[in-house]
Amino acid sequence: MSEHPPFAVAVDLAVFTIRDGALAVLLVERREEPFAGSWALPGGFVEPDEDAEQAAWRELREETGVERFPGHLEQLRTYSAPDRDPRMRVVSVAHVALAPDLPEPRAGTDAADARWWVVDDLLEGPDDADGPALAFDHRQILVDARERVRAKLEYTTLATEFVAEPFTLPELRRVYAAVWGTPPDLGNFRRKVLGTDGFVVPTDTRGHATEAGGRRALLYRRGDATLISPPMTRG
Amino acid sequence: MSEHPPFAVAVDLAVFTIRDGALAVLLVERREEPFAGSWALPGGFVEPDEDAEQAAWRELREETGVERFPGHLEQLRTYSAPDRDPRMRVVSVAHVALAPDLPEPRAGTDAADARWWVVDDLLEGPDDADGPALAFDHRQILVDARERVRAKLEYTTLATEFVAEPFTLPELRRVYAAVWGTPPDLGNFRRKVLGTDGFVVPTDTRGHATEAGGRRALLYRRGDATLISPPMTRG
DNA sequence: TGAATAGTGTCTGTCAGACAGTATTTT
DNA sequence: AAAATACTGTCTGACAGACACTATTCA
Repeated sequence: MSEHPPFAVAVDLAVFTIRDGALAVLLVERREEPFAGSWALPGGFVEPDEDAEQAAWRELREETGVERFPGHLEQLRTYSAPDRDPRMRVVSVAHVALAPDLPEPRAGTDAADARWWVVDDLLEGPDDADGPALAFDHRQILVDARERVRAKLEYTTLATEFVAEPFTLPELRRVYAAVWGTPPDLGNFRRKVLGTDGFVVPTDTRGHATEAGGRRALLYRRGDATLISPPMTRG
Repeated sequence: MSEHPPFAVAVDLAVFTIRDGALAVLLVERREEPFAGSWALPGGFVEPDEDAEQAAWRELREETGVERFPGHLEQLRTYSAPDRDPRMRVVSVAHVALAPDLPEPRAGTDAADARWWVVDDLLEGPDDADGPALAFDHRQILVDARERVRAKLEYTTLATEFVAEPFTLPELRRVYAAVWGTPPDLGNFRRKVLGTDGFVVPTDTRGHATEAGGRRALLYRRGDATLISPPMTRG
């Protein structure tokens, strides 16, 4: 009666960052079949002595080449369609990670290549115009992951994980602009961020000026708060 | 390099309903080791030809004895600590289900007994006063599941899944009272529900009176809306 | 009539949306 | 000075919190 057929358990990662004002995700080019030559989310199998989150952290370090990953990681959901991997039964616990601009990744052992892709190039456009089709069900995972990030920017302070400390409010606003596709109103954004206790804490120094001129923005660090209540509203 | 150690993959279910004005969850008493005699969330192993959600629906039917389950089911999260099951490596994809008052369950084949428990009796109290300790990591799953339901009542119309159609607004309000622990203000609740397009649709009939007297409430059915925006706020 | 339950109306404060205006910096 | 960027102030409408009041039903 109580059977338990064997499965492989994997983790997949949607690692997001902001590059040139756009939301970008890390993809690897697969070296092995199936989907050799296709682009996929980084990931790998869970080892016998670790849980899914530990496996995700390990893969994150391996795939980004960053030993002390500076961002945020959380479980997204589990994908378990019986035919999602043609080789065998693989259940994947997908995760979402956020980080400030990371170095250009190197290809790991399993990957022929690794690079950042602008998410809109992968998901938008008439026929996914500018981006490759993704391996497995990774397009769906990416869609779900982006929606999770969009939603969490509304009611958490997670946006600060996308910027390196110290940061300016215009930088933080550009995070919202990139993730939501449209920038929040300048004045209202400042009112909300500064009015939410513990969202950011001011320093007494100002940032560098750009080459084009303009006032130098005040620098901030992340505060203790994790929730925004009532939420910041999307568009 | 690319190893994939074998795991068992299970689903566990936190099935909630409202009983006597309190949030209740379905538990089964385990017949087999480990944790024989303990109470646990219903669940079972995923079969080779089904995904986790299908397995959850199947277990739901088997454990509640209800063929056409009238409620809502969604994935919660995956629990994968290496030692969460002493027998072997089991990864569990936990789900949350909601339903209007269901019949008293019968014990299934794997369960010595099955019954509804008031959630507060399991999770609150100085030392979980009135309820048994739960098997495996099911206490944590139950905590997470309750928080998911509490949160989703804020920004979705999910509360209507807890009542059988047709229903009255006072009934619906008692759902919020049970889940949140405190009833929303009467007038504000009505204003919000009736002001949210598609939350409920009125019928032209009124409900039965109670034995104690009182005005007979108008009956409603579920509407098409799934989101409440801006959200209903928790006390 | 009184108790119990259902339903309506209204005042007030908070906060988001919109947008106009001021300040600082580089070329 | 002009352009570019950072920052402040204010008007308005939507809406939640709080709570008083009215309506219907049964004993």
